[in-house]
Amino acid sequence: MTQEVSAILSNLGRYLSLSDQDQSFLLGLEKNCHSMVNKSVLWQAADKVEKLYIIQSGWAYTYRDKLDGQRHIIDVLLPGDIVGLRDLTFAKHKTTARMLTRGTVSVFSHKRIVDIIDGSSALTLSLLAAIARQEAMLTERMLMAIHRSARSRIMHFIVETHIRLNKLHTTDFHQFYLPLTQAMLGEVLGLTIVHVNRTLACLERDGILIKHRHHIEILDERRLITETDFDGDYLSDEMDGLAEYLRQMKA
Amino acid sequence: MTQEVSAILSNLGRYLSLSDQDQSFLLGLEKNCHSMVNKSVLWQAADKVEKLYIIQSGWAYTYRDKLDGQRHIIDVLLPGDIVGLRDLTFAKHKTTARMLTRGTVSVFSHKRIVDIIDGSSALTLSLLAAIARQEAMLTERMLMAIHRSARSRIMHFIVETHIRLNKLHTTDFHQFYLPLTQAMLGEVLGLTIVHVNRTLACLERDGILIKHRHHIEILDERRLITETDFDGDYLSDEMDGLAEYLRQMKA
DNA sequence: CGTACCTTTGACGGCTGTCAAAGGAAGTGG
DNA sequence: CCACTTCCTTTGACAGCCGTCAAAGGTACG
Repeated sequence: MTQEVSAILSNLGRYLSLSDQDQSFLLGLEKNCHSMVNKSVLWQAADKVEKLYIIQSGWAYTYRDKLDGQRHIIDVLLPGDIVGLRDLTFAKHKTTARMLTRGTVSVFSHKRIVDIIDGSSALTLSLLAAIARQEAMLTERMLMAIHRSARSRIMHFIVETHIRLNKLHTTDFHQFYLPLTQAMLGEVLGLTIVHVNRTLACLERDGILIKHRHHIEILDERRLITETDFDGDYLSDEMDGLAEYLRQMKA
Repeated sequence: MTQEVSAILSNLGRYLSLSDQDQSFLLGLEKNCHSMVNKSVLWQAADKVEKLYIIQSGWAYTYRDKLDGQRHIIDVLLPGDIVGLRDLTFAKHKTTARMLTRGTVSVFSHKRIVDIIDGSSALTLSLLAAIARQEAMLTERMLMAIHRSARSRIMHFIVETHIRLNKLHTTDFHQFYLPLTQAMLGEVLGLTIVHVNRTLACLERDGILIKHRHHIEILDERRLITETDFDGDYLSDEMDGLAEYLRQMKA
């Protein structure tokens, strides 16, 4: 198993077991690897859709600029994630994508996706699963934005992010890396800096968590989970029916 | 061209030109066709994911129940739409799906999607495009929910829905069918009935639009478009790069 | 003709945004 | 190594959009 060393394999390998051929195809996508400084742009709004990126290390994000000068962060992307799937089937990007930290990313042409579709049902299905997980996070975020308070939303995002990090490598729950500023947290969740700050101060006073500059410290795990009423099904890697059917079909 | 008579063909045929074989496969999915009364359930939350539905006529919607008894409508689905794509790669449904009007739907096993993936690159790519359009609507709705007023959100939803209807059959802009109650509008947009009502009353006073029980009457098209600052790119059917590449590859 | 659903209206309160300003932390260049 | 700039965090006052609660008037369907 090369799962430990290949970012994309440990992502797409979560949903199905992949053949050696599939695995080497994925490894091929990781050849063209660049190291990026913080804030470097992967693409800009209105650019033609041409490239996809696999994050090897570091964090990235995609955002939209609003008319009034605000921006809204749509995706927060971690190592193993494919950046650009959202816009894949559109002619032009609607978002801009940037690194959120320094890191390394692999670049490949979006046409390779057609090769995947043409070449491997298992990979295609995995890709669908990855897209669906990303969509599910967005759905959840929308529901949170509409029905829950700033406090709930912040807690939810922190738990969700922790769970995602934990899938990459076991992460200490009580202390984990989170490179977003308060302003960015606001841009993800649709809150003003001022209100994010007030809410974080309140969470700290209540002994639930502390946001330090580059990491989160969880003080009361239980209250965090119960008060958010967190249900992580939408992050699940399972895909019973379809995976099974594909296996039978190939046998 | 059978585009006029097959709901699914006129949907998935938008993004790519499909071979005769692809077209007949899609027609095969529409054989098992049922007529449904208003409010009938297609699936419920926690059900195993097993079936997909193509709406032949009528409207449907998917929703989630919140703890406090509220519900949130996630997708509003029109003829030609495939109901269930959101949950396709998950083991269990998180949403419930119901008819919003009476209508007819075709039912097929979610496994047919694997057959599509295995059998036709063009269909698979079309499917990806359809999923991306649905995701784009959701993204837009999230941005609206976070940054825009109730007034903006309502206007945006009405314009978006009109554009979708217009892709099915030319629809008079000044008067079109919209079977959602004010309560449901609220459940889609994350607003209370009371506030939806107040806002609609205001839009009527301002001479912009009138929501009648089952249809919308547009009074001032220009103000509706400009005030919403509507940018419909996210509904675009174009998919230049990939479609072209697939064509070349097959040639 | 009655019942259930949908729409409408009013009063009140709170969460969150806006405006404004200052204090820390970090990185840069001389 | 220090001065300077830039970015990030923190705090206060105030306002408004929208939710909550409550009740009544319309409309459709059996």
